Amino acid sequence: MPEETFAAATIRWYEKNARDLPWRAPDVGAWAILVSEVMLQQTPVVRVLPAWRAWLDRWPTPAALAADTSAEAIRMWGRLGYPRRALRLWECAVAIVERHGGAVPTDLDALLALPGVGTYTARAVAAFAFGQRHPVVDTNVRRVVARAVAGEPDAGPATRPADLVATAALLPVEPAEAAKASAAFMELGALVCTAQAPRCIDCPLVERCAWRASGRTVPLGPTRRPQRYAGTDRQVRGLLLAVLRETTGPVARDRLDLVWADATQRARALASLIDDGLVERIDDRFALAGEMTGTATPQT
DNA sequence: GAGCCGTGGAC
DNA sequence: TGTCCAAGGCT
Repeated sequence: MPEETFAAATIRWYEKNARDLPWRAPDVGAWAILVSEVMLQQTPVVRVLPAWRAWLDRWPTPAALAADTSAEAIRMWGRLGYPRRALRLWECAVAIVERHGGAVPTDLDALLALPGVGTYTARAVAAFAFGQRHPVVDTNVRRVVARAVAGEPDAGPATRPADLVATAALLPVEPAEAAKASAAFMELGALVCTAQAPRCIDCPLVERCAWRASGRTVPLGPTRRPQRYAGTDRQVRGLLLAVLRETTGPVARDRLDLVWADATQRARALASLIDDGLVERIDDRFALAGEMTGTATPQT
């Protein structure tokens, strides 16, 4: 009897230990899965759960979202963070309607061409929504593969082609099993093979983990310093956008002036929001982009 | 490819 | 208070 593969062992663990997340239910469609994947980009599951339900309750199809304004999408995004994702998701819905008749495309290249859909998300949708056999490589999978297979303490900072190749080599031949293996690797990285304090005692791969065998080496050299947040343009952007989210219609400039004392940084942050397409200027006032769509605008 | 882009919870 | 982190994408 051949030795159980990494995938088989992880799938067995997954069947018993996976979280009961609503976007994994069998009757969930591709749009709902796509929305979940975008929301989960850099945002924890517990915060995505209520936002995902509310979003799909309001916009159950790409066409429904595309028919609404980008401003409503940005507003509905609330405090999930990285609001450019909301704009991209709205643009994505528009593109799905325009290019694909309102149905989420099944082809990987067509998915990759959608706004806000990159290497990870395209493969996640192709695998989890359509059962295709693609390596789905996120930060969890990269960490699991780096440790268990390569024996390294952690993965590189971004997904590389080599990561896709290494993960593809682990996938079962049968597409549905391959998709399940990807979900299982992700879950293992999220629950057991965590960035900090991995729970190797609960790991189904511990017997054959290369990193474990090497004595759990510690990374060499200087670790990358995390990006700070307090006092940055990102914080100011967040404060500005919060005002616009909570207000319907344009806001006067002096109201935005209240959120941050430094006028230079404030102006820079506001300009970057406009540049990103999240905010629009109407005369000397400001609103979420698309706020005035469909509103009668007097022409001079 | 390094840096930028939000937010809130855990420690 | 400060650090680190959480299913990335884009330039």
